Amino acid sequence: MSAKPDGNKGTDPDQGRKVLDNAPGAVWFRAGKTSRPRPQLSHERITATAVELLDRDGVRKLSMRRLAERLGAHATSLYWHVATKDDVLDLALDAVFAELDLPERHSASWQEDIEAFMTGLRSVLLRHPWAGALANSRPLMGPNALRCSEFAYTALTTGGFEGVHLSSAAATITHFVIGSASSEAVWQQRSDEVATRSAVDAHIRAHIDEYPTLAGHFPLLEEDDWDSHFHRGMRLLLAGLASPDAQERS
Amino acid sequence: MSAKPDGNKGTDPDQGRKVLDNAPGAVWFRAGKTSRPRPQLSHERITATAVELLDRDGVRKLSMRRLAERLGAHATSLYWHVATKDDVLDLALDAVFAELDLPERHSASWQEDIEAFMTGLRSVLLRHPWAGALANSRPLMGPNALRCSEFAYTALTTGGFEGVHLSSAAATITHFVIGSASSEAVWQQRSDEVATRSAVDAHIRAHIDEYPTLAGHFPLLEEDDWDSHFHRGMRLLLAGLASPDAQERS
DNA sequence: CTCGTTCTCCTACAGTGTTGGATTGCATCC
DNA sequence: GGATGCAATCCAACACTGTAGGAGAACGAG
Repeated sequence: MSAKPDGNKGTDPDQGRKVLDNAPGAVWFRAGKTSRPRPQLSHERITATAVELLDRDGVRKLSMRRLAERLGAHATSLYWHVATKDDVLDLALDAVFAELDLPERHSASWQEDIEAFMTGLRSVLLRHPWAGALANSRPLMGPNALRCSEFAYTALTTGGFEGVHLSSAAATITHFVIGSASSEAVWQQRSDEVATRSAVDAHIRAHIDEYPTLAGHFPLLEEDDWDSHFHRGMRLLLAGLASPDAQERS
Repeated sequence: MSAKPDGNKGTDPDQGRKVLDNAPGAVWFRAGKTSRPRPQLSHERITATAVELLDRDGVRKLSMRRLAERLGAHATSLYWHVATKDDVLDLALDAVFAELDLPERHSASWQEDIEAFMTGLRSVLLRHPWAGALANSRPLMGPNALRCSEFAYTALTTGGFEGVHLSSAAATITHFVIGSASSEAVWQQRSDEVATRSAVDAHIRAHIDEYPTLAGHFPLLEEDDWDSHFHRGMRLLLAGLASPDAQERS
């Protein structure tokens, strides 16, 4: 029938299912009357598979067709559960925020809470290197992202922040974590490709007269001190939060 | 010959140029023997036009064909000057950094320099709303971006920062500016589309039991206080930079 | 004039997001 | 049982994308 060399993969899941269901003895595999073989696609499965593919191949290689193929379905079937590809990305991004498990009850010091929030958020963003850049290009309004924000807001509230100062402090914290995580992710996947680091170093040192200060301090990023790099920035932020200016003046 | 309805636009720039060049009296338009009518495409023109299109239609609508059409050329001609579309984006992004004009000589107080750097960078990023998100998804290694970094580095150096603390402070500053600018850009272009803000408010207030603190403080972003929002975060950062912890401890 | 260089164009390919309608599977009611 | 209705999937197609290979035009040099 279909002359197209459609089947790249030898496994056609649909046909396979049909044959199995109608074969003699297949009753035992059907697991009872009430089990419908149909609902293979669901919000959860789509989200989970999208995260899996994003982790493996990055955000540019994620297409509806690949996602559908991985799910054993066809691309257009996704559009029954999802309005557009952006929806998939939103779902996947929010699923990342779901991985950040925050303590039910806040600890004694709000600084510790904020620190736990920042390091935790950073680690889940590094676990999914595509997430950081994505979080900067769309509003974070998923339920899990809101839950994370709520945690930071309450922690800062017990720290004495109110009104506009509260939201400014929370935003500043989030921007730092997302920015540092995404830049770390970018640099690490670039250094995987080729010896980019040495090329960058050479380029900067070639124009050492234009960027004298930069040239002297840049190779520091070569060492794998991303962790301490992040912690220094975090302490800087916490020091700013501790200063009286942050809460008093307009 | 070509049955294809190829010519969507009535203006075929190539034919038009040919006719003009060979028409009688066209000498006056040719501006002398040495001027070649050929070099219409150049690095600078490509970059400038890309920025223009990005400003107008956003990053998703920028395609090589549209860019080429705007330049009066064909898409594949771009690939002589540019290896890939990412190159175009890199060039455009660096052109944005070029718009940030920094004082030749640093002012008396390094805090003022840093403040000027942050507000200036923010304003150019807001002038090109696509730039913020883009800056988070690729390394900033263009000459103009490096020049900006150099400025911040030297300012922080006179502020007493050295070695790892210097780069950490600079990175923290940059992450904040880029993050806040891109989130502002995202929210402003979303609020243009539909009445998203009220929808978001309603959604949060609907789950007010899950996000009690958030629900009370979120509508603050409805007011157009993005400027003061940014300035509060900036003061918070500057307070952190002023704290002794930032430079002393490891 | 020919040659080589530089730049632009044509053709083409594989792949993209997304739409409208046809088709299947299932539950329910007559 | 058969018919109806709904939910979910599939099929075919469209306009469009980034990009490769090579042909072709304009130019300067020999």
